[in-house]
Parts: sequence; C-alpha cells; structure tokens
Amino acid sequence: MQSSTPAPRATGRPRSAAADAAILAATREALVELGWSKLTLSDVATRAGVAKTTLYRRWSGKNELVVDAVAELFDELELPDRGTLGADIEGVVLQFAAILARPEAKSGLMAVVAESTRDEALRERIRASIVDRQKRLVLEGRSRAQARGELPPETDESESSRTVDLIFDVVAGAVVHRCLVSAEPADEEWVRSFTTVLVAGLAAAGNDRVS
Amino acid sequence: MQSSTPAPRATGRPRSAAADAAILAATREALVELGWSKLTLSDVATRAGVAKTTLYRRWSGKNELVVDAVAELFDELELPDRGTLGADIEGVVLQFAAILARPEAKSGLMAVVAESTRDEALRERIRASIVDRQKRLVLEGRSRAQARGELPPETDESESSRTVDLIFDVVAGAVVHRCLVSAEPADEEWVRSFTTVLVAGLAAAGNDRVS
Amino acid sequence: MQSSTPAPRATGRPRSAAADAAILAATREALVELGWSKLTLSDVATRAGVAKTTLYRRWSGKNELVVDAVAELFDELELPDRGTLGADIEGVVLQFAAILARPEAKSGLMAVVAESTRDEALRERIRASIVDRQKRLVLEGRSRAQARGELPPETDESESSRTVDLIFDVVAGAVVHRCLVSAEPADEEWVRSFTTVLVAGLAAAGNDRVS
Amino acid sequence: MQSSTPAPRATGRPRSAAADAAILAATREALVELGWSKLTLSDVATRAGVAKTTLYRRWSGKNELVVDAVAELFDELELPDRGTLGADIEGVVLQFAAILARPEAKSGLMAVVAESTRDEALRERIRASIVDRQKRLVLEGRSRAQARGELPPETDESESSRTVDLIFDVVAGAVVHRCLVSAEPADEEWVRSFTTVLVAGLAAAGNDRVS
DNA sequence: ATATAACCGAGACGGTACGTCAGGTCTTTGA
DNA sequence: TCAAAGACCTGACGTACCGTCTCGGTTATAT
Repeated sequence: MQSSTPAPRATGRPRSAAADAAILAATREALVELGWSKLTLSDVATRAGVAKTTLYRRWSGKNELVVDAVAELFDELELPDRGTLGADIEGVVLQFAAILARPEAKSGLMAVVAESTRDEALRERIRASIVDRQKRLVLEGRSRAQARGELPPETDESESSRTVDLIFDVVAGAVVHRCLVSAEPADEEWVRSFTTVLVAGLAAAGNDRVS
Repeated sequence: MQSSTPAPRATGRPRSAAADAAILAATREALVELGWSKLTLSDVATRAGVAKTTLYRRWSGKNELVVDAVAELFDELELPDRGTLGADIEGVVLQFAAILARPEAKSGLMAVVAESTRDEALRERIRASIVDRQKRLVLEGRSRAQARGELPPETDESESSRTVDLIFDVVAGAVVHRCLVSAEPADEEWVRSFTTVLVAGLAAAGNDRVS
Repeated sequence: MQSSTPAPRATGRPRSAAADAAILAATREALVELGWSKLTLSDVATRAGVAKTTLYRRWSGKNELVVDAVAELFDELELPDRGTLGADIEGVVLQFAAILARPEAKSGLMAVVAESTRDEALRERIRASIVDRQKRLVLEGRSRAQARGELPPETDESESSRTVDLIFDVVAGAVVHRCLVSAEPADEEWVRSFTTVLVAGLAAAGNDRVS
Repeated sequence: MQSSTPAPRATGRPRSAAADAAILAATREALVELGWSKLTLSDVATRAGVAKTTLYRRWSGKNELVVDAVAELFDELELPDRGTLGADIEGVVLQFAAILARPEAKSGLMAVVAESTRDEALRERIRASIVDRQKRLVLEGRSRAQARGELPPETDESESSRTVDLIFDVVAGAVVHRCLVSAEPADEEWVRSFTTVLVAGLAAAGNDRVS
C-alpha cells in the first residue's frame, strides 16, 4: 500500500509482513477510541505490539499512516445492480454513509484532508489511495445506466471525465457534509431525496447537452 | 462571538475589546503561515501582543478559537440578485469558493470539522457560528425564486426545512469537496456545470412533489 | 552554584529555589543507585518531583548537572589544625578519601573528568566548581606550616603558584588513583606512608630551593 | 587480548584474525574523533568494515572494547637507562605524559575507570590489561636504583609490594591529574619539579625505614 | 481617596508526545 | 559455523507545546 518496494534488498532480515497489518488495525482501533488528534504513534505502536522505530521505518508520520488505515475502509464499497440508476446510486450512497458513520472513518478522513491543504504529497496520497480508487463506482454506474438507456452515451472524452469528477464531488461532498457537518444521519429518507435531485439533475443536464 | 458573558461583572478591570480582535486576526495569520496542526496558542498570543493567559481566559482551547476566527470569514457572503435562480446560485457559489481558496479557511475549517466528530460542544459551536448562520442564503434564494415563479411555494413546513438542509448539504458539500479533496479550482466553468445539475434537479424534484 | 543570575528578571514567575536543591539531591541519589552511565535525566526529574523541562531550564545537560551535584560533596572538606604539617595533611587526605569512598563521588567525578577531555566549557566548570575551590586547603596548610617554621616563606609568587599546583596534583592524583584505579582503601596506614613521602619531598625540595 | 578462546572449536568457519586488529584500530580512531560518550559500536563496526554481530561476538560491550583498545597504547612504554633514578623517572614520566596527551587515551582511559567503579569485572580487566602490566616499570626502576646504591635493598616482601603500589599511585595519579584535571601540559619543567619531590621523598622515607 | 476586584504581561511549572538514536538481539542470504 | 546486512524491541534523548500557576502591576467601579 504505502511503498512499492523501491529496492528489493537481497540481504538482511526482511520486514515483517504481519507488522503492517497489525499497525493499520491498531491505527483504526486508536482512531475509534481516541480520535485523530489524541492518537499518538507511541500508542499505536504499543497496541500493535511493535516498536516505534518499526512504525517510523514504514510511514513517515501520522498523516500517512492514517491515510493508509482509512483507505482500507473504503475498499469494501461496491455497486450492486438494483435495476435503475436511482436505485444503484441509493445503494452505494447508503454504503458510503454507513462507512462514514464509523468513528475511525469520520475522525481520520476529515483530519487528513485538513492536513492535505498544506501538504501536496499528502494530497496526492489521499487522491491515489482513496479518491481515484473509488471513482470506479461512478464509472461503473454510468456504464450501466447507459446500457439501460437511462443516460446518453459519451461523445467527448474530456467532457466525460469532467462529468465523472462533478458527480463524485456532488455525491461524496453531500454525504460527507450531511454526516460530518450537519451531523444528521444519512438515512433512507435523506438518501432518497438526494438521489431524486441528483438523477433528475443528471438527466436534465444530459438532455441539455445532447439536445 | 464566543460566549455571552454569563455574569456581567460590575467591578474590576474590563476585558480589553481590542485584544479579541487582535487575537482572532493573529489566529488567521498563523493559520495562513503554519496551518492548523502547527498553529500553537503561544504563537498566536505572541503575534497578538497578548499573554497566553489572556487568550485562555476567553477561549477554552485551540478548536474554539479557530472556529471563531474562521466564522468571521464567511460573514462576508451575500446573495446578489442576478435575475434567475441559477445565476443567483452561481454568484454565491463563486463567493463561497473564493473564501475556501484562502488558506486560513481551508486549513482551519476542515480541521475543526474533523475535531468536532468527537466533541459535541464543538460541533454545536460550528453549527451555530458557521452553518446555520449561512443557511440564510438558501432561504433568501428560495424566496426570490418563488417570488419569480421559478419554484412552487411551500406547503409543508417540515418538508421545507428538510429541503433547505438538503440543498445546503449539496452545495456546501460539493464545493468543499471540489476545493479541498479534489483540489481543483471551482472556476466559472465548474460552477456553471454544477449549477445546471442542481437547478434542474430542484425543478424536477419540486415538480414531482407538487404533482 | 550554576549561574550567578546574570539578569535578575523583574517579571514572570520566579524559579523555585527548592527545586534546585531537590534536583541536586536526586542526582546524587541516582548516582549512588545507578552510577553515571545509567543515570538518566528523566529519572532524576522524577526523583526530584520535578518536570524534565524544569531540569533542562537550569542545566544544559547531564554533565553540568553532575558537576554541580558532586561539587557540593567537596565543600565539607576542612583542614583541622593538628599541630604539624604532616598531621594536617593526613587529616585532610583522610577526609578526601572518605568522600571518594562514597559511590556518588566515585562514579560521578571520574565520568565528568573523562567527558571534560572533549569539552572545554565543562573542564572550566569542573575547575571552577571543584578544583580551584579546594586549593584553599593547600594554601592554608602551607601558611600554617610556614608560621610554624616547617616550611620556608615564599619569595617568588609564580614559583609559589606552581608549587601549589604541583602539590595539589600529587595529593589529589595519588588519592584518586589509589581509590578508583587501584581500588584499594586509602586507610590510615596508606595515608601515613604517602604523607611521609610527601612531607619529606617537600622539605627536601624546599631546602634545595632556598639553599 | 580479550579472552583466551575457552573452546578451540574444530569446526565451522574460523574467526577472522584481521577483524580483531581492524576493530581495535577503528575504536581508537572513533575515540579520537568522537570521544568515549559519542562512540557507538555501530560506528566502530562500520569503520572496521565489519558487522555489528561480529563485534558483539568478541566483546561483550563498549567498555571491554575500549579497555582493550586503550591498553595497547601503554605497551610502548619503556624505561631507558639514563644513569640516575631521577633521570630514569623523568624519562618514563615524559613518555607517560605523551601518551596521555593523545585524545584516544585521554577520553577512553578515564571513562572506563569511571565505569569500573560500578563493575567489578571491568575493574579487574583494567587492572590486568593496564595497571599491573605497567608496574614492571616501577620494579625495574627500583632494581636499577638499588644496583646503583641509590635506594637500600628490600628486606620485607609485603613492605616492598606496598611501596611499589604507593609509588605507582603517586606517579600515575599525579601525571593523570596534571594532564586531565588541571589540563596543563606535563612538560619538562613540571616533570623535573615532580621528580625532585618524589626522589627526595623516597630517599628520606627509605632512610627513615632502614634507620 | 481608597479599597476591591478583575484584568494584564511575563514566564516558570508539571506533563505528554514528539521524532531520533544507540544498545543489543534475531533472522535472513551467502561463503 | 561464521560473516554481512539489516530489521527488530527497548528505552533514553532533548525539544516543543499543553494548560496551569505565580508573580508584579494596571485599570476600572464602588465605597
């Protein structure tokens, strides 16, 4: 996850593979109990049964560690085929909201995003590990909708890319804002209202574009 | 701003009014230069030409201070009448994006939101100082649109409130996500695309509701 | 002991006087239990009931702290008047040996001397706090011996100073070597033998000089 | 030097003999550059082109290693026959002072002596490798002086042994104190003064004893 | 005018976490 | 079996910031 083994090193004791998993799990556990700002790397090391130096050998700091720990949470997202675009969106938004309801995601995600405003490398890491990784859901949803005839096929590639980005910003932004800032549950009712607006908007905007 | 002076205190030296402003300004300055995580209260006190104790006498900690410092930034938002609902939204969204482009807002806002996931009182403070305070823009925009006949009038009060919240989550969430997570500029092109989708969605959803 | 209050500081909370004494006592205690190399400043701070920062605010490091802690041990040396030069020397050498027999002196003194071989400032501190401070004993002993007619009066000042230094090197060096390197007790028998040689040597060398 | 290989080991790869010399030389080099307290075994291993494990296989720790590295320095001492007891002593004292002027001796010797105050085994190692090894010089000097008639022959064996120890403590102690504590050069003038006192003291004390 | 009371600056205080470093041990590949 | 490499755990390092406290001193109102 964190580094693609730049030098394969033929000699010396190899790094423990188990340590990585233990550290990430311990990080999530600490996020749940303490939140991001009270999470300390010493504590994570202790929970993982690992020395602090081992932790620093693999991650350069708290932010990078938390990104990796949180990123794993979002990999369980998937887009089940529910028959219509609206239903598909509702399904994935509910999953997304469920993940954001977990304290390790809430506290960790926003904190690293905040940090990333002053750290270009961190922003890239977040984008690579979390954001771009989940855009697959938008792409897949659109393909299905196009196959069903709910949305018109793509004509312009850069236009297509911009639309994916826009949808992602709207969906992810709205859900995050609902869950973290408004601090209201993104329950079925809210998700249905939101999806209604979104699908209608997409359809109208799509028709505008092609017409 | 911070607390409504529970006991008015008739005697003793009154608190310096100038100090409050100096501290908030120093806080924003420090946010620009250092970002949230490297901002220290000692440093803010020094910048403001004030003792640390003076600072702690007025704010209980870093989070509360930053909320107040950031909240002032959003008070300059206004909704100029541009003739149509879409143009009004575009105008306010551009203003919002301009504020979010400033480093003191970026770094500070997300950080306190992250902290608020584990601090109920802080969340309330954010809501009172920032979120609810700006919902006026949504309310005013809707009134104008209804007066122009772009949106149907309200019938159900709780339904109305839910819609305001939804719109706020969508607008604020999308812009924040665009600016901070995607880290792309919310320029006129993006804002136009976003507004198109939003207005179409609202119109369609509104028609659904009244029909 | 450590600093002669360069700036009397009119403002701010004054430093606790009790802390200094507690820290030096704790340092000696730790020297007894752990020895120099296993003594840690964290441990000293804990023993003294003081924060580590308080300790670092007053001493720049382990070496300086130990010098001050050990220096106090030697202040109890005195030169009782026993009637003859030889008896006076025996008396003070026995006292010196008694101090060197204490573990806090043994371990601490040699360690800081070793460190001082690479630290000019530390060497000066040792000289000022310990060595020069105890040369008073040599001076006083010589005065008495001269008053009794056991030694001839001084004629050349720089010669006089060199002689004091030589005697100090011989006395301190021999006792330290006996106690720490040879690790044999500097008991009455050894002290008598040593004093015999020294007094005879001084008398003969003195006679050489004046004759 | 360090241990007499208790089991000669008939099988497996034999230990590199060159490594021992390289390690001791690297240790002295590191003592010169860094001093005892900043010398690290990792660094010594790197300098010697050897793995840390190889080093630990041969020495149990830093102290033992430094004792062996320093001990070799003193083996070059010898007692040239200059015709009189005083001249012989002057010669060897000047050699001793020259060795102590070298940084690897200064820093290393005192440090291990300091450590030895809390480590019986280390004290024995120092005594065996350094102290007792150089007492040969005192013995040889006395023999010559007796042959020349400068000192009376021995009568009592234990008395003889005590005298050798006393002389060694006085000579070694004074020179060490002069060089390391007083930090003044043990130049020819100082050595002459010291020798004058010592020889006169020995002669007078010896006459006392036999008379 | 003179208490009284809360304010102010400065800075020391007891803590906690930081990120680094050295000490020794263990685990790998290779000679 | 030893050697080299390097990851491992432990624990101390010296620094920085936290939030509290103790000073000497300054403004206000309330007598």
